[in-house]
Amino acid sequence: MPPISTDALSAAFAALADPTRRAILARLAQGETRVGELVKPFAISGPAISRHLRVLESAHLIERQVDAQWRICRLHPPGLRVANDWLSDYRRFWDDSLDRLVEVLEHEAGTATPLPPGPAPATGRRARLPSARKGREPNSIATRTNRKRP
Amino acid sequence: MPPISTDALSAAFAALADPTRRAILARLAQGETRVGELVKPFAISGPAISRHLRVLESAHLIERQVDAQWRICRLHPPGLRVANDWLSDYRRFWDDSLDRLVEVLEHEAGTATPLPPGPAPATGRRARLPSARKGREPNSIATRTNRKRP
DNA sequence: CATTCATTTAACACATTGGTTAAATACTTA
DNA sequence: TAAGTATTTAACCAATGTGTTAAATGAATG
Repeated sequence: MPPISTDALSAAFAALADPTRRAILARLAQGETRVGELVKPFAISGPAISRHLRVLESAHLIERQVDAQWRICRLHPPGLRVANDWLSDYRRFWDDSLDRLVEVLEHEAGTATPLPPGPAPATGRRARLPSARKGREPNSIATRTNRKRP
Repeated sequence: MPPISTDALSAAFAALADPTRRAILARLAQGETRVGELVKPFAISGPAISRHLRVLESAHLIERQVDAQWRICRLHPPGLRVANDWLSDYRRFWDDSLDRLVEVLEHEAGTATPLPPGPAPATGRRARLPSARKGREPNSIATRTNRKRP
């Protein structure tokens, strides 16, 4: 049976999985352009780029504006954000600097320095999951043998 | 001609594009387990999961440790990080809180409060790209017509 | 109004993916 | 050593993805 779900997240990641499409996004990060400009840097045909753009658009990563015979393409940030937000949930597995940053903010909260407006930073200690790395960083897999079944 | 490049980033995003694989990663975020445990929640066969795991492993998103007849699977944070880091480059397009955060740190840098160890926050003003959103949030595309060619 | 430019759609080829079931492999236990 | 458990590999199939070239569409220009 084929997979039924093509949710937003799957579409976004699938769109990002192609280097040509990532290059297109990188180009659009410098500013919006017409399709013709997006074709130039690549060795592939116009129709191929057109389809990449359709994939990016239906993944909500870009949007297209019709301007006479041109289609102006630009980034659509919310689409990129959903992918980023999903990955952010895993940040605690590799990044400790956030903890340090929050320490700064917590220290600030205790002084007279006012915080800028916006969402208040969380104050509670973030939980370290049981299996989260504790000073171990294995790149190769050790083979454990001769263990009895529990 | 088929695409030649299967760089790390493409492999990571392609692996993340499947909801089953994301569910596996979510499960592993709670702690490492054997393959058998990963099969249970899904309606698909063991071999299917085995292949998903192979995809995740060759994308460097998980690692497997041989333990007798079991394969212990766990997250491989650096792999997730490369995907996150790529997306982070686009954060400025949707997120303003980073700017506010850096303002706090910059303010701190001017006082006696010492910063915690780690990568120093950038001090320069971040550039706002020409096309970056200025209070506009269109979900539909307006049609611009009857414009002369420049 | 015919031509040209920008882009998309159509039709095709071929590789990859994701599922299946059956068989192979590897290890533990009786 | 035989039997059982855990997992992977093999062979197959349907669906999807990515490229191509040729044709269609839509708008501006001469």
